[in-house]
Amino acid sequence: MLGVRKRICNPREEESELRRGPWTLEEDTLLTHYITRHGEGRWNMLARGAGLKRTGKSCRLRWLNYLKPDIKRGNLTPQEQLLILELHSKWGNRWSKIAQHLPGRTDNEIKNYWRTKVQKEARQLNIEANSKRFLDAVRSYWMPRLIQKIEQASYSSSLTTLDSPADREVRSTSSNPPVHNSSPTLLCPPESRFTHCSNPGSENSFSFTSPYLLSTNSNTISQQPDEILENPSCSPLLGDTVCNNLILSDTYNKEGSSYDMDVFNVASAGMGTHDNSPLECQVAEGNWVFDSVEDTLWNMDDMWVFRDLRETGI
DNA sequence: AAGGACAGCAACCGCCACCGG
DNA sequence: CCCGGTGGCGGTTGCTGTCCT
Repeated sequence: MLGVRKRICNPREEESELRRGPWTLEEDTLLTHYITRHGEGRWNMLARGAGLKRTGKSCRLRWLNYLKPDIKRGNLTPQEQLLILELHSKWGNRWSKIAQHLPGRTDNEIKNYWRTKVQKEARQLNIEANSKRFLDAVRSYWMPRLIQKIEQASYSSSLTTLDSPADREVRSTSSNPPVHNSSPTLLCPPESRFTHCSNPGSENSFSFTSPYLLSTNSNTISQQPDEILENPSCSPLLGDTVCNNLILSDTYNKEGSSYDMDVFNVASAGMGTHDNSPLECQVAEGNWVFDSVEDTLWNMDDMWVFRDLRETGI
Protein backbone atom coordinates (compact mmCIF):
# COMPACT_ATOMS: atom_id res chain seq x y z
CA MET A 1 0.00 0.00 0.00
CA LEU A 2 3.03 2.23 0.10
CA GLY A 3 2.60 5.31 -1.99
CA VAL A 4 -1.01 4.55 -2.69
CA ARG A 5 -2.89 7.61 -3.75
CA LYS A 6 -6.36 8.34 -2.58
CA ARG A 7 -9.08 7.48 -5.01
CA ILE A 8 -9.98 10.61 -6.87
CA CYS A 9 -13.55 11.30 -5.87
CA ASN A 10 -13.90 14.98 -6.44
CA PRO A 11 -12.03 17.88 -8.00
CA ARG A 12 -10.68 19.12 -4.68
CA GLU A 13 -9.02 15.81 -3.94
CA GLU A 14 -7.77 15.58 -7.47
CA GLU A 15 -6.20 18.95 -6.97
CA SER A 16 -4.42 18.06 -3.79
CA GLU A 17 -3.74 14.37 -4.58
CA LEU A 18 -4.09 13.32 -0.99
CA ARG A 19 -1.91 10.46 0.06
CA ARG A 20 -3.20 7.44 1.93
CA GLY A 21 -1.69 4.40 3.54
CA PRO A 22 1.41 4.01 5.65
CA TRP A 23 3.38 7.09 6.56
CA THR A 24 6.90 7.54 5.31
CA LEU A 25 9.79 8.64 7.46
CA GLU A 26 9.85 11.91 5.58
CA GLU A 27 6.20 12.57 6.36
CA ASP A 28 6.74 11.71 10.00
CA THR A 29 9.63 14.14 10.15
CA LEU A 30 7.65 16.90 8.52
CA LEU A 31 4.74 16.44 10.87
CA THR A 32 6.88 16.19 13.98
CA HIS A 33 8.91 19.26 13.15
CA TYR A 34 5.84 21.28 12.32
CA ILE A 35 4.06 20.37 15.55
CA THR A 36 7.21 21.03 17.54
CA ARG A 37 7.30 24.54 16.13
CA HIS A 38 3.62 25.37 15.99
CA GLY A 39 1.84 23.00 18.33
CA GLU A 40 -1.17 20.76 17.77
CA GLY A 41 -4.64 21.66 16.59
CA ARG A 42 -6.23 23.00 13.44
CA TRP A 43 -5.23 19.79 11.76
CA ASN A 44 -6.28 20.65 8.23
CA MET A 45 -4.31 23.87 8.35
CA LEU A 46 -1.47 22.04 10.00
CA ALA A 47 -1.38 19.45 7.23
CA ARG A 48 -1.14 22.14 4.58
CA GLY A 49 1.34 24.17 6.56
CA ALA A 50 3.60 21.20 7.04
CA GLY A 51 3.51 20.50 3.32
CA LEU A 52 1.85 17.13 3.81
CA LYS A 53 -0.48 15.71 1.22
CA ARG A 54 -2.60 14.21 3.96
CA THR A 55 -5.92 15.03 5.49
CA GLY A 56 -5.97 16.78 8.82
CA LYS A 57 -7.56 13.73 10.29
CA SER A 58 -4.77 11.53 9.07
CA CYS A 59 -2.18 13.85 10.56
CA ARG A 60 -3.98 13.97 13.87
CA LEU A 61 -4.22 10.20 14.00
CA ARG A 62 -0.58 9.71 13.11
CA TRP A 63 0.50 12.17 15.76
CA LEU A 64 -1.72 10.92 18.54
CA ASN A 65 -1.20 7.22 17.90
CA TYR A 66 2.41 7.10 16.87
CA LEU A 67 4.53 10.22 16.86
CA LYS A 68 3.63 11.91 20.12
CA PRO A 69 6.68 11.76 22.40
CA ASP A 70 4.98 10.19 25.41
CA ILE A 71 3.56 7.25 23.50
CA LYS A 72 4.49 4.02 25.25
CA ARG A 73 5.46 1.17 22.96
CA GLY A 74 5.53 -2.53 23.60
CA ASN A 75 3.30 -5.10 25.20
CA LEU A 76 0.71 -4.13 27.73
CA THR A 77 1.74 -5.02 31.25
CA PRO A 78 -0.51 -7.22 33.40
CA GLN A 79 -1.38 -4.11 35.39
CA GLU A 80 -2.47 -2.33 32.26
CA GLN A 81 -4.41 -5.34 31.05
CA LEU A 82 -6.19 -5.61 34.38
CA LEU A 83 -7.06 -1.95 34.26
CA ILE A 84 -8.43 -2.29 30.76
CA LEU A 85 -10.63 -5.19 31.78
CA GLU A 86 -11.98 -3.39 34.79
CA LEU A 87 -12.61 -0.11 33.02
CA HIS A 88 -14.17 -1.84 30.04
CA SER A 89 -16.54 -3.67 32.35
CA LYS A 90 -17.62 -0.29 33.64
CA TRP A 91 -17.63 1.83 30.52
CA GLY A 92 -17.85 -0.58 27.62
CA ASN A 93 -16.21 0.42 24.37
CA ARG A 94 -15.31 3.91 25.54
CA TRP A 95 -11.76 3.46 24.36
CA SER A 96 -10.67 7.03 24.67
CA LYS A 97 -12.02 7.25 28.20
CA ILE A 98 -10.24 4.05 29.11
CA ALA A 99 -7.05 5.29 27.48
CA GLN A 100 -7.10 8.36 29.69
CA HIS A 101 -6.30 6.09 32.60
CA LEU A 102 -3.40 4.37 30.87
CA PRO A 103 -0.67 6.94 30.42
CA GLY A 104 1.14 6.55 27.14
CA ARG A 105 -1.39 4.14 25.70
CA THR A 106 -3.72 5.15 22.92
CA ASP A 107 -7.36 4.35 22.44
CA ASN A 108 -6.43 2.64 19.21
CA GLU A 109 -3.97 0.38 20.97
CA ILE A 110 -6.44 -0.53 23.67
CA LYS A 111 -9.13 -1.16 21.11
CA ASN A 112 -6.81 -3.39 19.14
CA TYR A 113 -5.88 -5.27 22.29
CA TRP A 114 -9.50 -5.82 23.11
CA ARG A 115 -10.39 -7.02 19.66
CA THR A 116 -7.38 -9.24 19.09
CA LYS A 117 -6.99 -10.76 22.54
CA VAL A 118 -10.18 -10.47 24.48
CA GLN A 119 -12.77 -10.82 21.76
CA LYS A 120 -10.83 -13.69 20.31
CA GLU A 121 -11.28 -15.54 23.57
CA ALA A 122 -14.96 -14.76 23.57
CA ARG A 123 -15.31 -16.19 20.09
CA GLN A 124 -13.52 -19.34 21.12
CA LEU A 125 -15.86 -19.70 24.07
CA ASN A 126 -18.80 -19.05 21.85
CA ILE A 127 -19.84 -16.22 24.14
CA GLU A 128 -21.06 -12.86 22.98
CA ALA A 129 -18.12 -10.56 23.64
CA ASN A 130 -20.11 -7.91 25.48
CA SER A 131 -22.57 -10.24 27.12
CA LYS A 132 -23.04 -10.64 30.83
CA ARG A 133 -21.63 -14.13 30.62
CA PHE A 134 -18.42 -12.87 29.13
CA LEU A 135 -18.24 -10.03 31.61
CA ASP A 136 -18.61 -12.52 34.41
CA ALA A 137 -15.94 -14.73 32.94
CA VAL A 138 -13.60 -11.79 32.77
CA ARG A 139 -14.33 -10.77 36.33
CA SER A 140 -14.29 -14.22 37.81
CA TYR A 141 -11.20 -15.62 36.14
CA TRP A 142 -9.12 -13.43 33.96
CA MET A 143 -8.88 -10.53 36.33
CA PRO A 144 -7.94 -12.65 39.36
CA ARG A 145 -5.42 -14.35 37.14
CA LEU A 146 -3.82 -11.04 36.25
CA ILE A 147 -3.79 -10.03 39.88
CA GLN A 148 -2.03 -13.26 40.65
CA LYS A 149 0.61 -12.44 38.07
CA ILE A 150 1.05 -8.99 39.48
CA GLU A 151 1.36 -10.39 42.97
CA GLN A 152 3.93 -12.91 41.84
CA ALA A 153 5.96 -10.28 40.07
CA SER A 154 5.80 -8.02 43.09
CA TYR A 155 6.76 -10.79 45.46
CA SER A 156 9.56 -11.94 43.23
CA SER A 157 11.06 -8.50 42.99
CA SER A 158 10.72 -8.00 46.72
CA LEU A 159 12.72 -11.17 47.33
CA THR A 160 15.61 -9.73 45.40
CA THR A 161 15.71 -6.71 47.66
CA LEU A 162 14.87 -8.32 50.99
CA ASP A 163 18.05 -9.73 52.42
CA SER A 164 18.45 -8.70 56.00
CA PRO A 165 17.93 -11.35 58.71
CA ALA A 166 14.82 -9.46 59.77
CA ASP A 167 13.51 -9.54 56.25
CA ARG A 168 14.17 -13.23 55.96
CA GLU A 169 12.31 -13.72 59.22
CA VAL A 170 9.39 -11.79 57.85
CA ARG A 171 9.46 -13.95 54.75
CA SER A 172 9.60 -17.19 56.69
CA THR A 173 6.63 -16.26 58.84
CA SER A 174 4.58 -14.66 56.13
CA SER A 175 1.34 -16.41 55.43
CA ASN A 176 1.09 -15.03 51.94
CA PRO A 177 4.02 -16.05 49.78
CA PRO A 178 3.19 -17.77 46.53
CA VAL A 179 3.93 -21.26 47.70
CA HIS A 180 4.90 -23.57 44.91
CA ASN A 181 2.21 -26.10 45.21
CA SER A 182 1.98 -29.01 42.86
CA SER A 183 -1.79 -28.90 42.81
CA PRO A 184 -3.44 -26.95 40.05
CA THR A 185 -5.72 -25.22 42.52
CA LEU A 186 -5.75 -21.72 43.80
CA LEU A 187 -3.34 -20.87 46.59
CA CYS A 188 -6.19 -19.21 48.35
CA PRO A 189 -9.58 -18.01 47.28
CA PRO A 190 -9.69 -14.63 45.62
CA GLU A 191 -11.47 -13.14 48.61
CA SER A 192 -8.54 -13.74 50.92
CA ARG A 193 -6.07 -12.47 48.40
CA PHE A 194 -8.05 -9.29 48.12
CA THR A 195 -8.11 -9.04 51.87
CA HIS A 196 -4.39 -8.90 52.21
CA CYS A 197 -4.06 -6.70 49.23
CA SER A 198 -6.28 -4.25 51.06
CA ASN A 199 -3.65 -3.82 53.71
CA PRO A 200 -0.63 -2.83 51.68
CA GLY A 201 1.22 -1.31 54.60
CA SER A 202 1.39 -4.51 56.58
CA GLU A 203 4.96 -5.56 57.06
CA ASN A 204 4.40 -9.21 56.34
CA SER A 205 2.06 -8.91 53.44
CA PHE A 206 3.48 -9.08 50.01
CA SER A 207 1.82 -6.18 48.46
CA PHE A 208 -0.54 -6.33 45.57
CA THR A 209 0.68 -3.65 43.28
CA SER A 210 -2.45 -2.25 41.80
CA PRO A 211 -2.43 -0.57 38.44
CA TYR A 212 -3.81 2.57 39.99
CA LEU A 213 -1.08 2.56 42.55
CA LEU A 214 1.51 2.14 39.86
CA SER A 215 -0.06 4.89 37.89
CA THR A 216 0.12 7.17 40.86
CA ASN A 217 3.85 6.60 41.00
CA SER A 218 4.20 7.46 37.39
CA ASN A 219 5.42 10.86 36.42
CA THR A 220 2.87 11.18 33.72
CA ILE A 221 -0.30 10.09 35.48
CA SER A 222 -2.65 12.92 36.16
CA GLN A 223 -5.91 11.17 36.74
CA GLN A 224 -7.33 8.44 38.83
CA PRO A 225 -10.57 6.60 38.36
CA ASP A 226 -13.60 8.70 38.91
CA GLU A 227 -14.72 6.82 41.96
CA ILE A 228 -11.48 7.48 43.73
CA LEU A 229 -11.57 11.12 42.90
CA GLU A 230 -15.19 11.53 43.71
CA ASN A 231 -15.52 9.43 46.81
CA PRO A 232 -13.82 11.00 49.81
CA SER A 233 -14.34 7.88 51.88
CA CYS A 234 -11.86 6.09 49.66
CA SER A 235 -8.88 7.67 51.36
CA PRO A 236 -6.42 7.50 52.88
CA LEU A 237 -5.39 3.92 52.19
CA LEU A 238 -4.94 4.03 48.49
CA GLY A 239 -4.34 0.33 48.29
CA ASP A 240 -7.55 -0.32 50.11
CA THR A 241 -9.45 2.00 47.89
CA VAL A 242 -8.02 0.46 44.83
CA CYS A 243 -8.88 -3.02 45.83
CA ASN A 244 -12.38 -2.19 46.83
CA ASN A 245 -13.11 -0.23 43.74
CA LEU A 246 -11.18 -2.21 41.29
CA ILE A 247 -11.95 -5.74 42.23
CA LEU A 248 -14.67 -6.01 44.78
CA SER A 249 -17.06 -3.60 43.19
CA ASP A 250 -19.59 -6.00 41.84
CA THR A 251 -19.87 -9.69 41.42
CA TYR A 252 -16.93 -10.97 43.36
CA ASN A 253 -18.44 -11.01 46.77
CA LYS A 254 -22.09 -10.84 45.90
CA GLU A 255 -22.67 -13.75 43.69
CA GLY A 256 -21.19 -16.49 45.79
CA SER A 257 -19.21 -17.73 42.85
CA SER A 258 -17.63 -21.09 43.13
CA TYR A 259 -13.87 -20.91 43.04
CA ASP A 260 -13.26 -24.58 42.70
CA MET A 261 -11.02 -24.25 39.72
CA ASP A 262 -10.69 -27.90 38.91
CA VAL A 263 -14.04 -27.99 37.27
CA PHE A 264 -16.17 -24.93 37.03
CA ASN A 265 -19.61 -24.71 35.65
CA VAL A 266 -20.09 -21.25 34.30
CA ALA A 267 -23.80 -21.40 34.87
CA SER A 268 -23.29 -21.90 38.60
CA ALA A 269 -21.69 -18.50 38.89
CA GLY A 270 -24.65 -16.63 37.59
CA MET A 271 -23.75 -17.02 33.96
CA GLY A 272 -25.64 -18.71 31.29
CA THR A 273 -28.51 -16.36 31.59
CA HIS A 274 -28.47 -15.47 27.92
CA ASP A 275 -28.34 -18.88 26.46
CA ASN A 276 -28.37 -22.37 27.71
CA SER A 277 -24.93 -23.53 26.84
CA PRO A 278 -23.11 -24.21 30.07
CA LEU A 279 -19.40 -24.42 29.72
CA GLU A 280 -16.98 -26.49 31.58
CA CYS A 281 -13.91 -24.57 32.49
CA GLN A 282 -10.73 -26.15 33.63
CA VAL A 283 -7.48 -24.67 34.69
CA ALA A 284 -4.89 -25.76 32.25
CA GLU A 285 -2.25 -27.97 33.81
CA GLY A 286 -1.36 -25.95 36.85
CA ASN A 287 -0.72 -22.76 35.00
CA TRP A 288 -2.97 -20.89 37.36
CA VAL A 289 -0.29 -20.78 39.97
CA PHE A 290 3.10 -21.30 38.53
CA ASP A 291 3.44 -19.40 35.35
CA SER A 292 6.80 -17.86 34.97
CA VAL A 293 6.82 -14.44 36.47
CA GLU A 294 8.97 -13.35 33.58
CA ASP A 295 6.07 -14.09 31.30
CA THR A 296 4.81 -10.57 31.58
CA LEU A 297 2.53 -10.75 28.60
CA TRP A 298 -0.73 -12.22 29.67
CA ASN A 299 -1.48 -15.13 27.48
CA MET A 300 -5.06 -16.21 27.83
CA ASP A 301 -4.42 -19.30 25.85
CA ASP A 302 -2.52 -20.86 28.71
CA MET A 303 -5.14 -20.03 31.25
CA TRP A 304 -8.15 -22.10 30.52
CA VAL A 305 -9.30 -25.11 28.73
CA PHE A 306 -12.92 -24.68 27.88
CA ARG A 307 -15.05 -27.45 26.64
CA ASP A 308 -18.53 -27.06 25.45
CA LEU A 309 -20.53 -29.59 27.39
CA ARG A 310 -22.74 -30.12 24.43
CA GLU A 311 -19.78 -31.51 22.54
CA THR A 312 -18.71 -33.80 25.31
CA GLY A 313 -22.23 -34.92 25.97
CA ILE A 314 -21.85 -34.37 29.71
C1' DA B 1 10.93 -24.07 0.37
C1' DA B 2 6.36 -22.57 -0.57
C1' DG B 3 2.09 -20.99 0.42
C1' DG B 4 -1.92 -20.72 3.29
C1' DA B 5 -3.72 -19.28 7.85
C1' DC B 6 -3.58 -16.32 11.39
C1' DA B 7 -2.43 -12.40 14.54
C1' DG B 8 -1.16 -7.80 15.28
C1' DC B 9 -1.73 -3.26 14.35
C1' DA B 10 -1.59 1.09 11.59
C1' DA B 11 -4.65 3.61 9.11
C1' DC B 12 -9.06 4.76 7.18
C1' DC B 13 -14.10 5.58 7.34
C1' DG B 14 -18.40 7.30 8.87
C1' DC B 15 -20.93 9.36 12.31
C1' DC B 16 -21.67 12.79 15.63
C1' DA B 17 -21.03 16.80 18.69
C1' DC B 18 -19.35 21.19 19.12
C1' DC B 19 -18.39 25.82 17.77
C1' DG B 20 -18.09 30.07 15.38
C1' DG B 21 -19.85 32.96 11.75
C1' DC C 1 -31.57 28.97 13.96
C1' DC C 2 -28.73 27.31 10.29
C1' DC C 3 -24.61 25.81 8.20
C1' DG C 4 -19.98 24.57 7.35
C1' DG C 5 -15.65 23.38 9.42
C1' DT C 6 -13.32 20.77 12.71
C1' DG C 7 -12.11 17.33 15.95
C1' DG C 8 -13.18 13.15 18.55
C1' DC C 9 -14.62 8.59 18.68
C1' DG C 10 -15.72 3.75 17.66
C1' DG C 11 -15.89 0.42 13.99
C1' DT C 12 -13.63 -1.61 10.19
C1' DT C 13 -10.17 -2.66 6.77
C1' DG C 14 -6.19 -4.40 4.90
C1' DC C 15 -1.10 -4.81 5.06
C1' DT C 16 2.74 -7.23 7.08
C1' DG C 17 5.13 -10.51 9.67
C1' DT C 18 4.99 -15.02 11.76
C1' DC C 19 3.63 -19.60 12.28
C1' DC C 20 2.18 -23.90 10.56
C1' DT C 21 1.58 -27.56 7.31
